[in-house]
This record gives sequence, structure tokens and C-alpha cells, in this order.
Amino acid sequence: MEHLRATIQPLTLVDQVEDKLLNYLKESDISVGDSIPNEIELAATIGVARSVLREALSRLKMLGIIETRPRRGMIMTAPSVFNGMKRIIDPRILDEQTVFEMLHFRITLEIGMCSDLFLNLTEEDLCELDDIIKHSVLYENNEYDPYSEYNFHAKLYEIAGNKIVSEFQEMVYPLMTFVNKKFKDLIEPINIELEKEGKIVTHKELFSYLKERDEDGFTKALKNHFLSYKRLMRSRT
Amino acid sequence: MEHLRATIQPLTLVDQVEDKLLNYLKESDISVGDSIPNEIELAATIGVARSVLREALSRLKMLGIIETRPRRGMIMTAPSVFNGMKRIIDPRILDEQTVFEMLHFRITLEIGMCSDLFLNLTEEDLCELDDIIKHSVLYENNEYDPYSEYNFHAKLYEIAGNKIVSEFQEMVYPLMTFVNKKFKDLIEPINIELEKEGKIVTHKELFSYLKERDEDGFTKALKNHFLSYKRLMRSRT
DNA sequence: TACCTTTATTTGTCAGACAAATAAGAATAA
DNA sequence: TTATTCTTATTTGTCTGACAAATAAAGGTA
Repeated sequence: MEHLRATIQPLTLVDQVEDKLLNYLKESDISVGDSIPNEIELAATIGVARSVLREALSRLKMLGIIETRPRRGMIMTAPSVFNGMKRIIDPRILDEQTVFEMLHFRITLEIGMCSDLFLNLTEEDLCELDDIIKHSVLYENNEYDPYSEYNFHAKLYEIAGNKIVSEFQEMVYPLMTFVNKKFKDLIEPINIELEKEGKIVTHKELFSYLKERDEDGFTKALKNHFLSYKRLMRSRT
Repeated sequence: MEHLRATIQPLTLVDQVEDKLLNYLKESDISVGDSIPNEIELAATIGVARSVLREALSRLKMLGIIETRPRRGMIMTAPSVFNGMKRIIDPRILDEQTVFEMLHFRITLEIGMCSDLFLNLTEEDLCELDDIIKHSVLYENNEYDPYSEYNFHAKLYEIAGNKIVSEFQEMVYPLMTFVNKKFKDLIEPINIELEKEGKIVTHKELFSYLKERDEDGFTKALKNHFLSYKRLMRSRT
């Protein structure tokens, strides 16, 4: 019962005002760049104290829906979709299951990206990837040095060409690093197992599929490349 | 020049306090369920007025990192990753390019999801999908009635089994509906074109691949199923 | 020991005040 | 008239103080 009570968060005035402002921005003709009535006017119109209004406005500012130019008023702006999410993607805030689901999310995305990859791939892209691989160091435990590990995948996202997807990967990446460290002892035996099965896929191999424009081969190899994470996740649920 | 000035948002006290609070929550030992010092104490510690502190706290409440039980204090909570994003995923707020990139994002995800789909697929799932298709209506322009269109894809996500991914699809779905309506006149000729090329893929066909457990066939068919959106997007950039 | 009363605590809300910097308008000089 | 300087009004950012309301804790009573 106590647990139920906790989930029923009473709607404060600030919550209501936030909702009203959002609806106002969505339903009125105000578009990006247009100015918004000043705080005193808004507070009077809605019928709340300025402090309450400001708490609601503060939320919208964080999301990037509005911007204030001090002493000149507020305007509506085009938000980046991840403004809110950025602040909470952190293993110290999210619970373990959520972290794993975010990893899974990212892997799913990267696999789904393959067709776009081959659609856009240029010779210059291949050169850049080759460079990244040449400068990389592959440790004994089949892990790359952090920089090239990141750069290689980031480049794949860049080629696929969706900025928001790239931004997502950038945001989620630290979770992978975290999991790598925290579950090192679980990942290593999995990698040994995979090695025996011949399912360890290096960046070099992925690159050769790209070079030969073998989409199916690449996709399958990429799936194997993520196998250690998938097995780890399976073992933790 | 003026344009540059606008992008340099000065860091207000509220922004700084928000940052400090986030770091505090991340770096201290406080975990989900634990209580947080009260407002007066926090304000005094940080050295700002309670109003400023409350604006920062208000943001964290919106993200779901903290919760307040009126007159009993604040506790740290486990946020849903989309609390912030939910509020801005709306075609009336996002610009056209962002809307298209979000659609592309979703399609990428659904394609990447195929292997999980076949990993988890049960006979009961097949029955449910069959039911959805049987109750659906396919119009002349190769579109389904909105309910079964949604239910079919939502069920695929459910089978794939990642809750966050499902939540994402649910959130982004309205953007598809919006694009369908707004670009009706552009989509129809594309569909006619696709019909001639024999690349129109119905839910029924997708279902038959599922039933036969043909992952490659299904994946290719799903890619074709989204071709009209991909061509539309290509024509708008 | 069980029940009732009182008190302290803490968030939610309101009101008012002032600084600072800009933009607009007014005044002045060329 | 034109260009420059000065003045004023506007608006956000920040601070202070106040009170209601409801809970939890403490104290008192049967």
C-alpha cells in the first residue's frame, strides 16, 4: 500500500503550468524564433505566482524548447531531442537492467543500420576506416584500445548518415565502457568460449566485408561482433 | 553576428545548480530510494536562494531523478529514460528534418530487431499476429487501418522483448501518422511506383515469413515494407 | 499498553523587491 | 537634417520573507 502511495505523485501547480505551456506552444501558431509573452504577463494569464511559472519555464529551457535572452524576452527554439536524456544516461543513476537494455538498444540500431551503410559508403570512408584500424591496438583479451574502439564504430554511424542516431550512439557509449569494466570477469570467459567457436570478429574482418561490398557478410559478422554483449546480457536476466 | 550571440546562452545560477545537483547525485553514495537533504539545507550549502534551488530541482523532478513527498522530504528515484523526450516528440515542435530522422531512427531499429524477433518468437505470438491481421482492413492505397497498422508493429516490438525499445516506438509512432497525412500526395505516387516494381509488402506476407521462421526473407521483406518512407525521405533532403 | 493531542518539520505557493543590461526614445551637437 | 550621446523603460535573474497544509514525532492521558 505504501508503495502505491509513492507512485501517485500529486499534480502540483508547476506540473499543471508546464502542461499548459507545452500545449500552448504546440497548439498556437508560435513557431521557432517567435517571441513568447513575458513572465509577468504569462503568470497573470495563467493565474499563478511568477515563481511557479518560472519553475515550469525552467523545465522547458532545459529541454531546449524555449530560450531567454536576459532583459529581452523569451523565444521558442528547436530542441535537440536528447537534451533531457543526456542528463540521466549514467550508470550511477540508471539501474542495471536499464543499462543493459540501453546497450541492447544501441546494438540493435547498429545492426539495423547496415543497409544505409552500404548505400552511402565511399572510397574515402574506406580509407578513413583503414586508418583507424591501422592505428589501433588489439589486446590479448580481444579488446581494442578505447580510442580506436570508439572511433571505428562512430565512423560507421557517421557513414550511415543519420545525425540523431549518431548523437544517440555518442550518448550511450559510456555505458558500454562501464559494462566492460564492471563485468570484465564475466566477459573474458565468454570471449574464450567465442574464440573456440570461431566467432570472434575483429574490426579488420568487418572492414574487409565493407571493402568487398558484401552487405550480408558484414551484417552477420557485426552480429557476431556483438555476441559477447548479448551473451552477457542473457546471463544477467 | 547577431545569430552567434543568440547561441551563447549565459550560464545562469540555475544551470550551475542543476549541474551541481546532478554531479552530487552521481558522485555521492546516494542510491534509489535514499532521501536527499531538504531544500533549505541544500540552498544554504550551495549558497543560493531557495527559489533558484527550486528551479533546478524542478528540472530534476521532470526527468524523474528525484521525487518529493510533500512535507516529508525528497528521495532519489530511478528515472524512465524518455521522461524528457516524451514532451518534445511532436511535429508541431520539431522541424521537418528532425521528424524524418526520427522516422529513419525507428525504421533502423525495427530492422535491427529481426534477429531478436526470431529468437523469441512463440506459437502464441504467431496466433496473436494472425488475429491482428485478420481484423485489419487494407485500403486501396495499400495502407492499413490505423489500429491494426499500429498493433502489428507494436506486437513485433513486444516479441523482440526490449521494453525501452518498445517505449521508444510508442513515443515516435505519432510522427509516422503525421507524416502519412502531411505527405499523402507524395506517398501515393511512390506506392504506385513500388507496386509496379512488385515491392509492396503486406503484413500478411511478413507474417508468412515469421511462420516459416525465415529470418533472412523476413528481414528483406521488412526493408521493402519501409521503402515508401525511405524514398519519401530521400526526396525531401 | 493503547489512544489521543500537541508540536515541529518541510514542501508548495505567494508577494515583493532590486540589480543589470538592453532597447527605445529623447536630447544634444555638428 | 543627421549623427551622437544621454535618459528611461523593460524584462529576466536573483534574493528575502511569509504562510498554509499535512505529515511524523513527541508528549500526555486513560
